[in-house]
Amino acid sequence: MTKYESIANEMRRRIKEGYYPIDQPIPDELSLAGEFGSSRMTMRKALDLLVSEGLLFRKRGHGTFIIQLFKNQTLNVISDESLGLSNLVKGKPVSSKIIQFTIEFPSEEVAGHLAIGTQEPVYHIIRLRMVDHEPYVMEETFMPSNLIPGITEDILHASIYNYIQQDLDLKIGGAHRTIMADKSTELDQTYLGCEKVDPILQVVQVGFLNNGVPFEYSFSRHRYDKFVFTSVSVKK
Amino acid sequence: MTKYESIANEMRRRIKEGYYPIDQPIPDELSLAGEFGSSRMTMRKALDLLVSEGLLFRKRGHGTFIIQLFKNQTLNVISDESLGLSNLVKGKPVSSKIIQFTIEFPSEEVAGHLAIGTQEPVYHIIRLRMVDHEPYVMEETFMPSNLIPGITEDILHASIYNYIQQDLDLKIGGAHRTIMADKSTELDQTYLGCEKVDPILQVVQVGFLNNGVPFEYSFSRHRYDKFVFTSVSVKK
DNA sequence: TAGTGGTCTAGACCACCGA
DNA sequence: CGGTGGTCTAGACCACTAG
Repeated sequence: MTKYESIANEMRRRIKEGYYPIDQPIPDELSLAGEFGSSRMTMRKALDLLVSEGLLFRKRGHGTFIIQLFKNQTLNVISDESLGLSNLVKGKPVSSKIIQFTIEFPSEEVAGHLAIGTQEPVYHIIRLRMVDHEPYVMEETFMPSNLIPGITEDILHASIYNYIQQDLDLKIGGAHRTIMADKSTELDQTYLGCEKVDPILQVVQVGFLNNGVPFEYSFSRHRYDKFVFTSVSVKK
Repeated sequence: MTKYESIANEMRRRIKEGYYPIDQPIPDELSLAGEFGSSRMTMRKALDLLVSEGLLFRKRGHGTFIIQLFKNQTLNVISDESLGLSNLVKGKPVSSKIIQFTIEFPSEEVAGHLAIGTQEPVYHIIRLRMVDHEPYVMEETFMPSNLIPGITEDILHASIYNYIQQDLDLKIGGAHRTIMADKSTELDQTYLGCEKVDPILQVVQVGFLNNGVPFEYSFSRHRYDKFVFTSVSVKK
């Protein structure tokens, strides 16, 4: 735990508990730095975190203010920071039904997104992910088998992400995502149990490792009545 | 233009032009700082920008690497940084058909998201946004009329965002967004010209000003075949 | 061990804002 | 004008990784 993280935690707690009046600026950066025994730069770094979380906003020449939040979610939220279904629905049991698990040569399109050649084999995995034994997501994944060796059905029943991080000891760097709406296909209707007219929330994702190498090109098709995607953007 | 911004611009240019080998780390921060005549902290701030854009990634104890990007978009992209349709489809003519424009007292739900009381009047606006004279988005917007006074039909035909920023001289701070898929309603079918089975990509947005005050609660319903939403997330 | 990024300091000057 | 956040400096030490 770094100093700026622990300062940020304390400030987050204070803000959520109403320690600071909501209609006034919080104390200025130099005063806060003094209170926390840090330099101003470190204090700023802590506040930067809260700004990027959408909790605070700054106004040059005026001060730093609390943003009044909104929150009333009953749906599952795919935030722009979460990776992997297991982290998404903490506490609930996640299981998977394997619909397809093959190794094949990738198409031009798949190879392109994974930055490999079409001669380099990839896993082609289709899984139905279930939460609380209820179907939630249909997931089609392509992964280079040279990069992520040793995938088995056991792993697919659990979590690929845990395998990559814990067993292979690789580190995940992040992801590029595209979110779109789509019509449901027969596959969706069969496995997700949705009606013909039900739309699908699809997330196309290219995940890359710590070293910038793409390791995953995937299509996640979510029931439209069970998932939303959220995003906070703050202007500079 | 700050120093770190101009450094970031130069580095972005170099990376995109292949100035640095893609399979090696770029020069270390101290060397780059020397080359650009800046302190290491400033150099880091420039690189931070590129990391947050998904262009670079860092590996402690090893170096800073280039991420191989993917991009082949033919659709309109709602990025997690853009605000307002006008900025989204630059160059193309944007027009609006006004379907409803009233002032009313907000429901509990609307008042809650705008952080006002139910006695404080709001505009209730429904517009069909057109790009190149083709229907693209149905937009329902609630805005406190005390906060954003003087809205007229002329403004609605153009851009509310420009009015807020240029005429009222207010500054937009950012937005919280929720992206979801939905079935199309009769209204969608009538105005967007989509079929009954066509899904909708809906973006629910609470926009807030510079001072953290929410000014807009809106529902944008996009044709599923014309829009996607993108997001880049990078782990720390 | 040598080299990298991650954090932190104690200042400084500037840009913007309200009174 | 005084006070705020925005940027910038020239160092320092620590944590991690490779050879």
